[in-house]
Amino acid sequence: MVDQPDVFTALAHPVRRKILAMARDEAMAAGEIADAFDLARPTLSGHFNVLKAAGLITVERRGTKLLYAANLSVLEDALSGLMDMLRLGEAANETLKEIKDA
Amino acid sequence: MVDQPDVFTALAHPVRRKILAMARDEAMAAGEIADAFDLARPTLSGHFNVLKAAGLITVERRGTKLLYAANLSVLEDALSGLMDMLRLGEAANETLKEIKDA
DNA sequence: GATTTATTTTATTATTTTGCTAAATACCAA
DNA sequence: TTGGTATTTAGCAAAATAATAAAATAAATC
Repeated sequence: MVDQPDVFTALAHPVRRKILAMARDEAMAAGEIADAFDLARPTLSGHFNVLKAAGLITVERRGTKLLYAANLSVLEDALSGLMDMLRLGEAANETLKEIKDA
Repeated sequence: MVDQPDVFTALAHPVRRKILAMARDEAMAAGEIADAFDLARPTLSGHFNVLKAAGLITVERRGTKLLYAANLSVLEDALSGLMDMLRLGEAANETLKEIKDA
């Protein structure tokens, strides 16, 4: 339940949402992620920084590679918070909370 | 199931999320919403435009007033789409879809 | 028609975001 | 320690965003 600065801002860019989806199941190397986009490496690195600042990804070095992994619990918290705020899909939100706490 | 351009961008600003919450249950006048913020009227008007472009609010005139109402189904679609993309809270997402289609 | 109320649009300014290239850093292997 | 691979940081330009004050629009009322 960290301070999560700007999770929704981080989610606002389609490239960042796709990064999250790619790094969902297992950590992926920065370069491997970057290959999926038609953007320069430094541009992707900037997106990693935004996601990292929001707490949405974690990073770990393995050798020369940096492996990024999505932190879905932070996202779940944010979505849950939004749904609370809007009293949206009460049942769905409860289910989401249970999943998160499991 | 409209074209929804930039729902997540629209959600990125805290003022806009609060507007959505305020206009959730019944339509509210622009001025009434604006009074809840320490911002100039044209600033709020700009936020209304962003929300409207994303399909997240609708507007209707009554006399000299413009009444804004949240369109939660568009939001539900967007959240559901994100949850699909991230395979996040399968059960919660199904519940959300049911609520939306009801 | 003139006035009042409610709100928007226009024009301007400051700031942030997104992208790039070039240079720097980190690690591994010969 | 030199070289190669992986990735970042630095610096910059263009575009988008967020805010404001001033002017314009729309509807109701006098």
